[in-house]
Order: sequence, then structure tokens, then C-alpha cells
Amino acid sequence: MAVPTTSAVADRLLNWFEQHRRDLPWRRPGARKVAGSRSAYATWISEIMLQQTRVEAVIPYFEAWMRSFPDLGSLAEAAEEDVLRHWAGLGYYRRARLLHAAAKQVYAEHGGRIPTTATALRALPGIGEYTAAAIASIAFGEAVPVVDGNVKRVAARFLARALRLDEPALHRSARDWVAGLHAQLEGGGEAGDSDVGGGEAGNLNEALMELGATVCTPKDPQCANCPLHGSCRAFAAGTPLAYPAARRPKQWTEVELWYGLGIGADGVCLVQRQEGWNPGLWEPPSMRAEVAGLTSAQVASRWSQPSKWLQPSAWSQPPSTELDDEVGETTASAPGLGAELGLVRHTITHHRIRARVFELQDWPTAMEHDAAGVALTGLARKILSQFA
DNA sequence: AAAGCGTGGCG
DNA sequence: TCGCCAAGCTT
Repeated sequence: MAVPTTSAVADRLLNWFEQHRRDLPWRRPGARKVAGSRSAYATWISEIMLQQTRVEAVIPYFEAWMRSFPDLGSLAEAAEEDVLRHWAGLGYYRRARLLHAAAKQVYAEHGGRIPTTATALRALPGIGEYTAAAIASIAFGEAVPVVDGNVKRVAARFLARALRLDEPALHRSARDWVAGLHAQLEGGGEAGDSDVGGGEAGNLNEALMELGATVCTPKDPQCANCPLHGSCRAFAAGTPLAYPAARRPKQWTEVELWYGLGIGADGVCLVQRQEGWNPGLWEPPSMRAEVAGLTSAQVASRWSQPSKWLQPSAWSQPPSTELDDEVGETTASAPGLGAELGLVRHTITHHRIRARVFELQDWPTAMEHDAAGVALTGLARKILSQFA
């Protein structure tokens, strides 16, 4: 039996994608400027939102975003607060701020026209190797390989490379493999000079990602339905689950945060985070109470040390003058806090957070907000829905 | 180069 | 309840 050539693999991917591509908002005519083309702006927004985020989670955010910021100009002119509010709940908030900055930069440095090559796109904030290749190929037809988590998994199996997803060697193998597939496409892949897209290069890249997302899945690959199984080394060996190699076990850090919940006549007491986690988002006043292993008595002791529990750099303004004052040694006498209301658990990347929620006393009414009107952190929404 | 950054869903 | 993610970028 003949071993399929590389070009046969690329053709099979394109044919498979044509038949099985999911109908997603950023692939619809509404997201296209003219028939047959994909708007570079819509592609950009979707690719940023999709970084480390599931398609199902992105869809409603993408649609709301395109209604509020239908084009680059409306995004560049938008207020940071407004941009963040549209992102609240999606996570990795740096993406929103970098995207906003990049939109302004395109307006300032490129006359409002999105760069058309991967190299030029790569220079924009928030656009790395993956996103640059995705936009350049999908929106402008440039024949550059995309390498995301899906592509790395497909490549690891196709090539039977037993490497972890986080190993650079797998990234290089995947990139070389995909580049070879592009080279075999008829016409090589001319970079579009306008916002055209819809070409073979973009389709090939999307096909690989789509295959990884829907067929060559991490736990339950559907090899029988895979257009590549005839030339896949992992399938030939009967061991697709052996690739990629297992991840290193995750290291977790335990964190205890104390939150003060103040419900006023006109809203809830919220402060805006300045740095660290979730910068720019709002939440009830909080403080880091401990690291792993401390007893509650030790926590109370730390609470009594202003430099430990009150982190002014984390606030746009001090929670209240009372919180700056001398405090006692016990939980009960901690300033501005009343009864403990309960416990909320939350996980952020590699941190496990125990959030103990207390009543907050004597806060300035100027700090009250309508919680529906500001961008809240995920943990804040969890706390407010449970206790407010 | 390794660590830091969010979230909601699912088994 | 809890571990493990899912279309990465930045420093």
C-alpha cells in the first residue's frame, strides 16, 4: 500500500474542513466585510478571545462585543472601563487591555488599517506567534503555520512524538510539519494584499485546529472519523492516547483572602484592583490573609499587621480610614469587619483561594456601586451572588 | 525559560 | 467535591 504524500494530507484536511467546519459567529457572513472574505477585525477579536478559552464560552462575548465595538475605530475610541466590562467573566483580562492598546496603535501607526502580514501583526500588543499566524492566514491568506494546543496534539499523534505540550521541541516539530503542509498546497500561498482571506492557507490552519477540537480530542479521539488516520503514526501503533506525553503534575498554591461585604442603600461597597490579579476589575474590599499552613489564630495575628493585610497598592483608594487604624489581635476586633458570613472557594490558574466573607462596617458611601454597572472579578460575582 | 495570568464545564 | 483542562502572551 502506498504511503500518502504530504500533499495528500493537506488536501484531505481541506476537504474534511469544507464538510465539517462548525458554524461559528466569526465564520458567518455577518463577520465578513464582503462576500467570501473574513473581516480581519472579527478574526482578530475572535482569536484573542479564544486564547486559552473554550469556543462555547467565547460565543456570547464575541457577539456582544461586535454589537458594541463593530469595527476597529469604535474599539480604539472606547473607554477602558467599557472595554473591560465587555470582557468581565472571560478571564485573562490582560488580553482586553492589550487588545485595546493594539487597536489604538493600529489607528495611530497604521492609519486604522490592520497589518496584513504575520510579521507586522506580531509587533502589536497581545499578538504573539500563534495569533499573528492565525490572523495573517485566515484574514489575509498568508501561508504561515499556526501552532496552538490543538495543532500540537494532532502533530504529536501524527508524528508519534512523545513530548509534553509545553516542550519547545514539540512546538518546533508541529510548526515544521504544518509549514510542510502549506508548502504542498497548490499555488504555494500568496499573501493577500487586502482584507480578503478565505484562502487555502487559512482553511488549512483552521482545519488543523478544528480537527484537534472536534476529532483528535485529548481524551476520546475519534480516529475512525479522522481524515488523516491512514497516515497517522499513533493510529498505526494503536496508541493515540500516548501522545502527547502526560503533563507535569500541577503545583498549587493555597491562598486565603478575607472579603468585607458592605451592602448599602444604593449599592455594594466595591474597590477597583490596581495590579496583580484582575487589574481594573472591581470587587469588595479584600486582603490576603495567609499563605498555606497557617492556623486561623496565626491568620488573625497577621491580620493585625497592617502591612500584611492591607495592601494599599492593590486599591485605587484605601477601603476606609477605619481599616488604616490600629487593629486588635483577634478576628473579632479586626477593623471594619463584623460577623463572618461564610466561605467561598475559587481557583485562579495555580492558586486555590479560600475566600472568607465578613460583614463590612463603616465604609464611605462614595465607594458604593451598582454591581451590575462595573466589571466584577469572577470571585466577586461568586461572593455577591451568594451573600448579597 | 519558567512562571504568572481566569474561567466554567465536565467526568 | 475536585482535578484537569481550552484556539497563548508577556516578562
